Amino acid sequence: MAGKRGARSKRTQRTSGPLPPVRSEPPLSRQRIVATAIELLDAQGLDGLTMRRLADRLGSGVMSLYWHVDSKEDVFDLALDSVLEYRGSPHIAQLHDWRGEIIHVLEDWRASMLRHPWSASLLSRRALGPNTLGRLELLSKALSRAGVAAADMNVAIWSLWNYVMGATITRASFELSDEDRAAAQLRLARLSERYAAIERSRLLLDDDWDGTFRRGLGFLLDGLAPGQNSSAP
Amino acid sequence: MAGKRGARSKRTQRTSGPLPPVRSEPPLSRQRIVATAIELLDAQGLDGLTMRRLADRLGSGVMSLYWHVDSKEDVFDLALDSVLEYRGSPHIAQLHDWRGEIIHVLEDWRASMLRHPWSASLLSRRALGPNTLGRLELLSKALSRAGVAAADMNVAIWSLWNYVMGATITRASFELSDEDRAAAQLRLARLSERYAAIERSRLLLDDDWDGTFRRGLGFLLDGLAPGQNSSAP
DNA sequence: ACCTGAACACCGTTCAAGT
DNA sequence: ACCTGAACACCGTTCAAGT
Repeated sequence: MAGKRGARSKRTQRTSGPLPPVRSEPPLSRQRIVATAIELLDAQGLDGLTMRRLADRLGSGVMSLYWHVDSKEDVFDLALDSVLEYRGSPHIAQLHDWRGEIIHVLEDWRASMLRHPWSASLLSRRALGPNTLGRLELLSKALSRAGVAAADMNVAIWSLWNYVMGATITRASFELSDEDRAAAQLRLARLSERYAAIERSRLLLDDDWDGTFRRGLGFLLDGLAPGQNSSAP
Repeated sequence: MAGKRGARSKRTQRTSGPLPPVRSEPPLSRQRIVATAIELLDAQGLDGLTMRRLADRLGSGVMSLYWHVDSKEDVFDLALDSVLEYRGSPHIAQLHDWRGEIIHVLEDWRASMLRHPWSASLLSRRALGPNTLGRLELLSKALSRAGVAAADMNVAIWSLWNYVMGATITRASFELSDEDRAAAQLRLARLSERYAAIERSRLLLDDDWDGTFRRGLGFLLDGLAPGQNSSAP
C-alpha cells in the first residue's frame, strides 16, 4: 500500500536519494523496532521478546537492531514508555470535580497498562520514562487542586502510584492463565480449614477486578482528602 | 561439621546403608536447594539465579537438581514462599489495638520482603504459596476484628495487599543501584520545566521510604476503617 | 532412589567486516 | 551511516545411562 503511485505525480514524500525497491520492508528505525517489540510482547508476553525474534519480524539481521538500540533493556524501556503515553486531554478539570479528575487519571493509567499486560510488571522494574513522569505530573497537579497539602503531596503520589501499580499487576497475573488460577483455587479449597477467613470471604474467587479497584481507590482517596466525600454530587 | 563422629558411638542419625565419605557435601535435598537458591538470589538478584550456578554452589551436577525440583520456576516459587514465612506470634492482639495489629502484620510483611529485595517483584508474578496465604489469613482476621464489614473485606484485603506490594517493589527498585537513581535524577532535573509539579515537591529525591510507607498506610486505613482514628490513644 | 554427562535448541552481545 | 555473519559465553531442559 505505502508508496503506491497515485494521482500525485511528484514524489513529495520521499524527498531525496534513489528510491528503494518498492516492495521491500521499510528501513529499520527506532520507532519500527519499538512498535514491533510491543506486538511481540502483546502476543507472547515478557519472555516472548528476544532480539532474534524481533529481528525476524522486522526482516533484518539480529545485529542490525543494535545500531538503533543499545540493548534489550533499552527495548524494554522504550516499549514500556511508549505504551504509557497519555492520549487524553491534559485539561480535564470537569467543573471542579477534583475527585473525579484524580480517578480519571488513575483509571486511564490502569487501562493503558491492562491493554498490555506485560507493562505493569515492567513498570516496577524499569526506570521512569518521560511518559511515566508526565502521568505523575498530571496526578500531582490534580492532587494539588483537590486540596492535598504540600507536606502530604509525595506521600499521596506514592500511595496512589503503589496502589495502581499493585492492583494492575495483581489483576494481570490472575488473568494470565485460567489454568494457574484453577490450580490456585483447587489448592486453596484443599487447605480451606487452615485459611478459614479468606475462604469465608471467597477472596480468590472474587473476580470483580474493576469494582474492587474502584472501591479500594475510593477508600484511599477518602483517607487522603477527607474533605471531598465520595458521595458528594 | 555435619556427621562428625563424637561421643555417641552408635550411629543414631544415619540409620541405614554405608556411611558416605565423611567430609563430603551433605546430600542434595529440596531444603538445601531452596536455601542455596535464596543465598544466590540475595547475592546476585533475580537474573543471578541459574540452575548451573545453583548446582555449582551445591557441588552437584546440574541435572541432579531436577530429581528434587520440577523446574527453575519451581525453585522460584519455593524460594519466595520460604522467605515469606511468618515468624511472629499468630496472636498479637495488643489490648484491642486493632489498627496497631494491622500495621504490625503489614510492616512485618514488608520487612520480610525488603530483606530479600528480589522477593517483592517475584510475588507479583508467581502463584500464592502457603505462607503468602497464611499472611493474607492473618490480615483478614485483623481486619475483621477492626470492624471492617464482610461486604468490604475483599476490597480491604486487596487494597492493602496492592499497597504493600507496590510500595515494596518501588522501594526495592529505587534502592537497587545508586547509579540508576542518579541517572534518573539527572534526567528529571534536566526536564524540570516540563514536570514542574513533581520537581517542586522533590518527588524523586525523597528517600524517606519508611515514613512514606507508614503515612500512606495510615491514610488508607483511615479510609478503610473510619471509626478507628489514627490519633486515638 | 538418586545422580550424571552429552546433547539440543536456544539466548544477548562483541567483533571485525562489509556497503 | 547503516547493516551483516561468525563466534563467544552462556541458558533450561530432554534423554539415555549409570549406581
